[in-house]
Amino acid sequence: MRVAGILLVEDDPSVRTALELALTRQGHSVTSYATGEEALDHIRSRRPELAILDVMLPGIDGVEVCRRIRRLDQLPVILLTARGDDLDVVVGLEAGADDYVVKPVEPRVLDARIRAILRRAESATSDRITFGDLVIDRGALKVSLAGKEIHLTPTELRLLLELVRHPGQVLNRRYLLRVVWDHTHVADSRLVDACVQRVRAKIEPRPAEPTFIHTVRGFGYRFSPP
Amino acid sequence: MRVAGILLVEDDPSVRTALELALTRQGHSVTSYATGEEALDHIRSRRPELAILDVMLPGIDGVEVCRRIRRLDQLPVILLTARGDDLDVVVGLEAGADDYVVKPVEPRVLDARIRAILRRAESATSDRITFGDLVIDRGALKVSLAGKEIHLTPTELRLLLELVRHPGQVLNRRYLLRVVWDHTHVADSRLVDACVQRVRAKIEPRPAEPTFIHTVRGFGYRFSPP
DNA sequence: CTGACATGTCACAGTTTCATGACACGGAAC
DNA sequence: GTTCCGTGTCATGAAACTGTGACATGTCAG
Repeated sequence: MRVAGILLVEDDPSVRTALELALTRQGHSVTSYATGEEALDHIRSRRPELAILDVMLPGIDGVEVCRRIRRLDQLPVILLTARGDDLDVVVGLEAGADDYVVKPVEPRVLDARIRAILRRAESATSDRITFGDLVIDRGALKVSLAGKEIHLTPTELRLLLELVRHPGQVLNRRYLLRVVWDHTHVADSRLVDACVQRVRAKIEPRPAEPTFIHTVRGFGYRFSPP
Repeated sequence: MRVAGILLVEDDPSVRTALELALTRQGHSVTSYATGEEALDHIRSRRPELAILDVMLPGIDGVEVCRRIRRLDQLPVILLTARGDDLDVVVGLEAGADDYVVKPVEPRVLDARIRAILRRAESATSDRITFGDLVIDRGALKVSLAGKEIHLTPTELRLLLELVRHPGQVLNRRYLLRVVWDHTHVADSRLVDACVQRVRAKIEPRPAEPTFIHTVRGFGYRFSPP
């Protein structure tokens, strides 16, 4: 299941808690704030994947937050409001929001709308695979673990991608040498082992008990998600 | 104002006519059909920009039409229905629809939702994009940083546009050589690097720590906003 | 338990890759 | 012709990457 970093802005604590709980239950990772100012700060540093903004906020209102977000980038935005006035909807959407949802909203419906928007926002660019905490973006050539980006060197990345291309299958050293390295290497070196170890050191929480890259003694290595 | 080729599918002639008129008034170019079968034929040949599907249709219903569209391509879809059941909404969105609108709908609201979806669906092809301080106008072929126009040479501009066309994606040198230059160049030249440096010198506040064009060692370059 | 063998670990130097700035060349503008 | 601009190439140095081998540790069979 996809896990999205969702930014929630809602000033009413009880609604905020309820929504946060509901979204978390649906598998999203949520960070919430009570004001637009805090949210705008958050966006720069934390790069959420989608923002849900209540329209009625103290200080900067949701529509204005949306406008300011749009001035910065393409972050998908859902406006949330108690008022379902036609004019409000039009104004909200013209401010750059992707959707406009009227409270109270059934969690399943909100979730479905979130997914529809993320699907659209990401279909253009992303080519990701997720294994638990591990996210591998083959288009951006980025790997992250529990939301934290991890730097892999070119060879490490090629090795990981090759393993991931055959989840659950054991790949032997000779094969890996041929595919990941150029076939000009001797077969009996510790090269593959060393590289696997380097990848493990970066993506395994406990490298001694690997959860992703497993050693199959006598044969090679196998990638299989936890 | 944008003019979209909209495909409308609605079996009730009076509703169909009314919607067609309303959308046309908003500046859209509309083609309408009474059944899903006709619509699916239309899509293959006429390549509309967005489809609005009534859910209750004779023959194949709107949700199924939506599923079949999704199997073909990314065409944005709005489902339109008299029933606003939560379950219907979830099912509709999970079928791949981008939005789910309950009739009767105010034309201005429908128009705003259409525009919101087109904006998202076409943000990759729209004329003007903003990434923080950087504004790229693909129509006018102008680039500006913090409001100040920046002069890029033709090659530099083609390179930047190519990178921006795939935000977040790593593009390798061979690809860039083929697309930005004509493929008649040797693969191992530092030409791409040099051009990237030149673009960076113009659009990056601190070229040593780029915020837009990132080097991905061993692979190529990636454009991603700060 | 012990030996044989497979795999993990580590440090480091040679190599590769890239940023940077200088420069040469050709064409367009004047 | 001269000047200016755009573009491709190159040298240089810095930084990052990676293969290697020695050694440690783990695992299995007898």
